[in-house]
Parts: sequence; structure tokens; C-alpha cells
Amino acid sequence: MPCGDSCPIEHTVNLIGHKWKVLILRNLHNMGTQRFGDLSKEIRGISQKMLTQQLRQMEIDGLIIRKVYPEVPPKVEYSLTELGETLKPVLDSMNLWGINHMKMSTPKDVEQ
Amino acid sequence: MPCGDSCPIEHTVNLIGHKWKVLILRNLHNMGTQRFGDLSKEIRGISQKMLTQQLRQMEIDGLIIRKVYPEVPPKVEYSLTELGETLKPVLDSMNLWGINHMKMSTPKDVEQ
DNA sequence: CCGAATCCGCAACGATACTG
DNA sequence: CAGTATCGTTGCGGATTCGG
Repeated sequence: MPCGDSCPIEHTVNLIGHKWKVLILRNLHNMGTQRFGDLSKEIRGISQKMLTQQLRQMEIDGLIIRKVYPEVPPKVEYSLTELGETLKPVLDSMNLWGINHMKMSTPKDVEQ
Repeated sequence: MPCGDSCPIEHTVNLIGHKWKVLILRNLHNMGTQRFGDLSKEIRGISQKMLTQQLRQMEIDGLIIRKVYPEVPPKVEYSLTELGETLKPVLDSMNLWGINHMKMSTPKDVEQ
């Protein structure tokens, strides 16, 4: 992995070119600040380890903010940074494409 | 495991929510039809196995077309399908985000 | 109790060598 | 040239455990 960021889209891909990251960002965009448990429940299919791992990396990359409340029971909230907010057009385009090209197994049942 | 196409963006992610797929699509978009060796050289960092694997899946998903020339030496060309072409807005938004937020000397593009 | 860390089994991945 | 085969390594999911 010599390069990685030689092209603009490669930079983007290195930050959000991962299935779970996109879904996490989608959740934070739609729902706003969310707790770990909320994300875990909403994004069913993701393991706790994967969720933690991706959240940590996205925090390092400056896409999200991790706020820990030193309380009992533990409470950790995740929210988008300004940089994370700027990804909205990308998420929107992906969402729009999904709407237009999803296999309509149940006709005209496209909820949006 | 209802791996999810319950949401539009999940459908998109299931098709192109992978680092290499995005880069492959980017190449086919920018360069047009390309041979296996071309993709392998342009997308340095990807292994042949990974390239083959992702190309096969994208062919199954109807994003690209694989054209084999029954010759010696072998010649295989990959190109975008109509469906694959429709992903251009998504790739463009990712590329645009990369341009605006890549850590480089874009003087004052960072403002939005 | 919630969020994260640990161990383990398995699938994915990279590098190399080989084939048609 | 365009893959396939094999192998060693890494990454991931699941269950369990820790820690506040």
C-alpha cells in the first residue's frame, strides 16, 4: 500500500470506502446524535466489535465525535463532526441511486 | 440474516460498498473499456485475486460487462453496463469530496 | 446494565507460482 | 495475457469477560 491518496476519490474511499462506515454515517445523518446501543440496534448485522472498530477509526479520521459520560450506567454518544457533515452529498447520492435502482420486488412500495 | 436491502442506501452499499469496487468503477468511468492488465496496473495495491473476485461480482451484479476475445494471447475487456453508468453521480460526489477535503494545497476550497 | 476488551474459529486477503 | 491454485497471514463474527 504505497500510495492510497494519490487521487481524490482514493482519499474518499480510504475514509468511507467500507460498508459499515457508510451505514453508520447514514444513521448519524438521519438520527443525529446516537448512543452506541442505538447504532448497534439500528444497524443490525454489525457486530459490536466491528461497530467499535469503525467508530474508532472514524473518530481518528475526524468524521465523528465520541462523547463519554462518566456515569453509571455508561453512556457514550456519537455525533458527526463538521467534516462528517460534509459527506452528506455523497450519502445522498448513494441513497438516491438506491431508490432508483433497487429491485422493486414489491411494486411501488418504495418508502421514502 | 436479513442482510439488508431494506433501505435504499443499503442496496447501494451492498453493490459498491467496497474500496476496490469504487476504484474499479472510477477507472472504467475515466478510461472507458479496459483490459484486465490495465486495471491491474492502474489500481496498484490490488491483488490479482481481489481484482478478479470483484470484477466477477460486479459482472453478476450487472455493473460491468466482461468481453472475452478467443485469441492468443488472451484478451479480456471490461466495460460499464448502462446500470454501471448510472453510478457516475455517486462516483462524482465521492471524487468531489476528495478534492475538497484532501489534505493538500487546495488553498481555499475547504469552505462550504 | 452498557460499552469495550479478549480469545477462538473461520472466512477473507496478499504474495507467489503455475496454467491455458 | 488473464486468470487459477496454494499457502500463510490478516481480519472478522460470536461468545465471553471485564469494568465502570
